[in-house]
Amino acid sequence: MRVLLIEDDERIRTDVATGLEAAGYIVDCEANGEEGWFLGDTEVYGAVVLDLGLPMMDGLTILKKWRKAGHKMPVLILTARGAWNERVEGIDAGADDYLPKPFHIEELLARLRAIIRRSSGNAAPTIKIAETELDERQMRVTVRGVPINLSPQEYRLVSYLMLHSGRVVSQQELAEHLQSVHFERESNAVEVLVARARRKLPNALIETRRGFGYLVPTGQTA
Amino acid sequence: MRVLLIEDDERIRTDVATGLEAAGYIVDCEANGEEGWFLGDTEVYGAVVLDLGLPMMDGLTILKKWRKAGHKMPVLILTARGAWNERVEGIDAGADDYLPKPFHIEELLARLRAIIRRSSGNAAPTIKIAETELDERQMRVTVRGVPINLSPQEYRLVSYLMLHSGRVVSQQELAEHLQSVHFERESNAVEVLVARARRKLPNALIETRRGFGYLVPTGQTA
DNA sequence: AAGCCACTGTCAGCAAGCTGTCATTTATGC
DNA sequence: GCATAAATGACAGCTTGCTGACAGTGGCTT
Repeated sequence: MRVLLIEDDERIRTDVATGLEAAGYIVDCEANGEEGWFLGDTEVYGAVVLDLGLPMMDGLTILKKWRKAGHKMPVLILTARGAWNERVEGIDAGADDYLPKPFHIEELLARLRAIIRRSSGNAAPTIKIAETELDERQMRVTVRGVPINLSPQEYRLVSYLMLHSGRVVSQQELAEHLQSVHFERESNAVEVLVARARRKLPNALIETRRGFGYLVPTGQTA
Repeated sequence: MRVLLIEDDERIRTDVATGLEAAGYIVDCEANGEEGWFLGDTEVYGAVVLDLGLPMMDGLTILKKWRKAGHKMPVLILTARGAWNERVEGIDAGADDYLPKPFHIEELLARLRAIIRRSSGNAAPTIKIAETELDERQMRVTVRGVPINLSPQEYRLVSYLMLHSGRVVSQQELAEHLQSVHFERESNAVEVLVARARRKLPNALIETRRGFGYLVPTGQTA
């Protein structure tokens, strides 16, 4: 599951990002409001954590613009303690929940899970490629209905490829999204990971484009 | 996908070009504004990365002239950080997005993907010449729907020729774009490559213009 | 504390097939 | 018909990705 985090406070941003990543999410961070709006407008996210007081473009404005453009991903708003008016405005603008600062990261995770679960009525929760199905909500991959036991890295790899199916993804890009701290050209970590994932999945799922990267053929969202 | 990069700063230009090529784009580089405008006016590009401060002709002027002439390719503008007036002018002039300097190459790639996706209306950007079809997202060439197994160099050759269809492309130009590390003196590497590609494709696709280069007849974008 | 286990990155070896070169043949334009 | 450009087939060196083995790490159990 990809999550967009928009928060200008350096400390909160890194803390939350760390917590989200520890919980298995793939996180895109942004401090600037307008940049954040752009990302949410153009990339596909399973959920957004949105601060209200932002440089360049206010959180509420961002949210309104997204909703106006038809984006339906669940949004969790971070507000200052006791700022009731902000919360009301946030809900009006299309927020799914709010969380007053300061908060424990566990509470953020719980609320995020909640709004993702709730919103799954709207969005298509799974992606199916041939016999392989990706359920982002459960963070699980099934083949012909049988759950596959993937390690965290393997799951990230497969979900990233399936979310970008129909496009060749370079090893470089994969390595960046797998948050592999060390990745120099001398490492074949991605290749090893692909091999391990393939051993657990249908062979046809991940194609190799020698010299370019990997490709999962196009499928339809279920 | 062919991308035109117009940027006068030597360092930024080479960095961005390298990044774009690593991401699989075919890149035409230009430092001079007027040359850049000419290329964008006469060749077909999937997208343009355009710096504003340029010698000979300003980026905004270039963009306005293109739009006036009816060119609709998506344009990503590079601006100095915080130069708000430039950004507004850029959008008014017909830019699809802007990116403040300095930036990470990954961000440029993300934004470029975004504006390309937006401008193509999510449609698969393929080029079809007779029975041969080029899918740049999948980096695959199909003939009557049957996928052709091309080596990296062969794919680059064929995609370059198909993207430049209707124009004679010299061996010199091809060799430069194939990034052949060893491309010195009288090598017939290009000829060999063409022969190998032809063996896998319909014979009529690549015509020889003796003494000038190669030509793929014009087709329509699907 | 010790041991077990799953996960992840590294390494070396391997097979496939890609790439450039060369020698030779074929095609083309004058 | 000649000169030259282009095509072809063979080949050697090398790149790329795959694989199995292994070790470090960290969590969990006993």
